[in-house]
Order: sequence, then structure tokens, then C-alpha cells
Amino acid sequence: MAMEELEELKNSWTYQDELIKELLDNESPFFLASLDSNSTNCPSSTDNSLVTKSINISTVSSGPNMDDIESGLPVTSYGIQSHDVSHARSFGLERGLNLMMSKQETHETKYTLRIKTCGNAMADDGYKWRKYGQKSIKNSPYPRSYYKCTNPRCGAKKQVERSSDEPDTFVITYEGLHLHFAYPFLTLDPTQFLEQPNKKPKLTNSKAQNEEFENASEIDESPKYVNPSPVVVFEQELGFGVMGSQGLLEDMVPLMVRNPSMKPTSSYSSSCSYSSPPTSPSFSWSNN
DNA sequence: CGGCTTTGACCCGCGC
DNA sequence: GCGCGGGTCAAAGCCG
Repeated sequence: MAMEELEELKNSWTYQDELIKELLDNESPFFLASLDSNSTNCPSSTDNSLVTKSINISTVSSGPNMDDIESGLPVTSYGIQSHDVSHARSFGLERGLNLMMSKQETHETKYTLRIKTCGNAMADDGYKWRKYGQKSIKNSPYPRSYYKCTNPRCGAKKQVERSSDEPDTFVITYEGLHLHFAYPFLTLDPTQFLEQPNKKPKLTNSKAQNEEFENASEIDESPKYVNPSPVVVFEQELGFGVMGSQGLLEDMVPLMVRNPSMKPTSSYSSSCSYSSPPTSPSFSWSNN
């Protein structure tokens, strides 16, 4: 391993340790709200949060069929039914693991989805994105829009453009991941992971992995459901790729279509163009 | 008035 | 070296 890589490894794990410490710190301003188990909006068990999350997911899963996601590499997506949370979680974790392994090999951090719109339904993932640019694409009548996650600690970006072949299809490219989408899938019981027969060795560093962790540090949009400890355990058991991949999957699934009855929140939306709204009302937990 | 969008300019990488 | 295209920046405008 080159000296630069060693240095990178050293630096990345220093940062990781800091974040883990932060996660474990009940006084951390970043996680304080999440630890408020007395809050009526904050279930004390992750299972509850899972239910909440899944219910919300199911509300959007009635939109485009999973077949509409023609490519979401290396993992496409999956439907989650509110009545089968544990399966969804395990399945999601399995998928996440697969993604993690894949990403380890390829170091890819970009994922592309093709999403067919359903009538006037908005293609909206319900999270905060700030549009920072738009470009006309050669040989395409539709411009491409560039969005960044509004959270300063999250480096997630996405590009949205209409398919020139199918005007009713959006091509959305994600770059970077959100950890906060992953938290609801994390168990509160650390032993669940400790008892995993196929325990994965702790991953060594890679640039992509480090990037994922940086993205995984994003927490502000779903703080009420964060439980730090399993996060750490999970990281230690499976590495950060799973975190990121879960975030990705969560990003993908609700992204397709919101409830069509939901009013557009911007003029951009009302013009039948793809838009991310300034606020994120899609899920039951708010993002402050 | 603050936050968000718009949009032209700028930067950079790549192919010729 | 030059042109082109993709990605980003940032000032101005818009809107609630």
C-alpha cells in the first residue's frame, strides 16, 4: 500500500472515530434529539421507527412499479410493505451488504435511476435538495438539473433530467449517500449483528468507503429516530458501505412519486418539471 | 427579509 | 493548442 493510502487510511479512521464518539455522546448536539425517548414523536424502539418508515414508504410504493426503475446500479430498489418490516430490514441489509461489497470492488459512488412518471405525480424524494445548476444537454430538448443536499454535512448530490427518448421518464443520477435514511433499518439490539454467523471482517479503508462515511455522517434530516449504538455496532460489523447503501436504497424508494394529491410546493413543480421542494413533508418524521 | 431558484459565466477535463 | 461539453459558482431575481 502506498504511503498516501496509508495516510488516507489513518486520516479517515481518525475522522471515523470522532464521528463514532459523537454518535455515542448523548450530549452531542447532533444526536441529542434522537435520544429523547420520552418524546411522543420519538419511539423508543427502532422497530417503531421502522414501522413508521415503512408505512411512509408504502405510501409511495403505490406509485411507479419497481419495474420502472430500469437501472439502479449496483442495486436497484425494493418494495417494502408495512406488514413485513423485519423482512424488509433483513432484505435491505442483505442488499446493502451486496451493494457494499460491490462498491468496494468498483469504488463507484454514482447510481442512476430511470423513473417513469405517473400522470401528474411528482418525482420527489421528499428530502431537502438545493438546486445549484442547470445545463442544456446536447441533442436533448430537456435540460439537466443539479441538486445538492442542503445539509452541510452531507455531500449527496443528484442530477435530474428527462429522457430524450421517453419524455415521461426521468433519469436521476445520485452521487453520494445519506446516512439518515438508513437509521430506521438499524436494529436496537447489537447482538443481532454480533451473532451473525457470516460475520464480515472489519473493512479496511478505501477512498470510496471514506466518502461513504462522510456521507453517512449526515444525520440532521431524521434525528428523532437515530439510535447511535447500533450504528456503531453496525459499522464495526459490516463497514460503512451498508450504511450508505441503505441510505441509497431509502433514497431511491421514496423518490419515485409522492402522493399525487400532495400539492406542489414550488412553481417549478407546477410546471410539470421535476423538482425537489424546498421542504420535505413526505415522511412522518420531519427534517427540522 | 431570508431562503430558494434561475441563469450566465467560469473552470476543467477530454478528444481531436 | 483549441474547442466542446459537463459541472460548479455566484449574483440577481423571485416568492412566501
